[in-house]
Amino acid sequence: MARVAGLDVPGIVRAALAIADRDGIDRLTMRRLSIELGVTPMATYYHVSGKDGLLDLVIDESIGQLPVVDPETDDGKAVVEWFLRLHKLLVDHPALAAAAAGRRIEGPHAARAAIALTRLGGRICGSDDRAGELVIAAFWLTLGSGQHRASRHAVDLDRSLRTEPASPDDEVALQARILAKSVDSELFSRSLTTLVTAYLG
Amino acid sequence: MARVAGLDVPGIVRAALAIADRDGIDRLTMRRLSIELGVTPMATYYHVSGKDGLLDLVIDESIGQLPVVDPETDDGKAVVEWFLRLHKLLVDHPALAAAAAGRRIEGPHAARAAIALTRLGGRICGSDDRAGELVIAAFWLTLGSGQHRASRHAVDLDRSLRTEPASPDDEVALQARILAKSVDSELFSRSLTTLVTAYLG
DNA sequence: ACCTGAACACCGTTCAAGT
DNA sequence: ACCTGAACACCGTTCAAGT
Repeated sequence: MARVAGLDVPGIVRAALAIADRDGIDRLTMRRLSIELGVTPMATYYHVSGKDGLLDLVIDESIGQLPVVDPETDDGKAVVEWFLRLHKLLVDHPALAAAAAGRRIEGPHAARAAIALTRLGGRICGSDDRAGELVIAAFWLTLGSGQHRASRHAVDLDRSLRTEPASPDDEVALQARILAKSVDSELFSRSLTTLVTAYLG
Repeated sequence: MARVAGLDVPGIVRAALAIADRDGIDRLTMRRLSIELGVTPMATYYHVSGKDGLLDLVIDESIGQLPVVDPETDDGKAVVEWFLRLHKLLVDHPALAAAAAGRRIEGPHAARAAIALTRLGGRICGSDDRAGELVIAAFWLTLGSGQHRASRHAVDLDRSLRTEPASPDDEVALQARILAKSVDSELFSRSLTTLVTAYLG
């Protein structure tokens, strides 16, 4: 109260996500953010520790918006569904996937989700260690797919047909098929299901 | 020939990788690179298209140093081994993993490797499409694990024990076990094998 | 408590000029 | 062909000061 500009953390995070979605993660800078918020570049530093801290907040708040897995379910499908939701989040917000790259994801919301998923998986397969493995591996697969997908955001797929003009026609065709697959969400869904099924039986 | 400073692309790529390994990917800048090479900031721009192009080169050249999968093998283990090598590359050079984040990886070396892997997988399981799926999924898993690992490079694991002081002891212990697992290369190896086996039978 | 102002030490890149 | 010099339009962040 007695706020000069009315800044608060939720508002800052919202504005940051809006910029990242609109202009891409590269264009999310502390200075642009301050302009968007109508304040001086240094005003935001009073509320967040810096750019790194801000990105951690943006990621964890986004994960926090996913519904927590129901701990009463005894169906492995709940695990698949949670990661499908996370994947959808990354696909809908490519900037989020890009921001998550090379960043420790262990905010409170992420930790809570990981614990709930491990508990659920542990009850199904009888081993917390095995369930922990699954959760980590599924996380890797989801992040990898989401980042790959984000990187291909708005890329002309046709261009890839002309990258290796010297190679035989069937090589070009095979390469094009590989690239086309990588933007296929069905493929992620299938490989995730395959992984989860292999772990939970 | 008649070179003033003797710059060439391989030398630039080597110097870039050296800086990234030594000081981290954040500290790899065009200006630092030029100092390391003993030239003006703009000299490198004559040889590479810019920072993005340089990073693409660094990644593809690194992948090019991995042994190509033997196309005569009929054993699915060759696929697992190739991705284990890629994973080791990312673990040994955390900066590479970080640089690969959010970047299209489709340089000539990467494309060649993907084609060889898909061919091999296709012969084993009888379907090029299915093999293509496997290669993409394995790539996601490997990148996800490598980036996760790179992000935890030089992080004090003990710190994570104190992030949620309000939670019950068993929650803390479970979270610590989850985090410990994520830096375990054996876990990556097992989940990769699980995925490949599920696809190639 | 919350924000401003000015400054520091950097960036990537363009463009024109040198040899 | 290969590189330099100067400049432009930015960055993240510190630090002291205002209200």
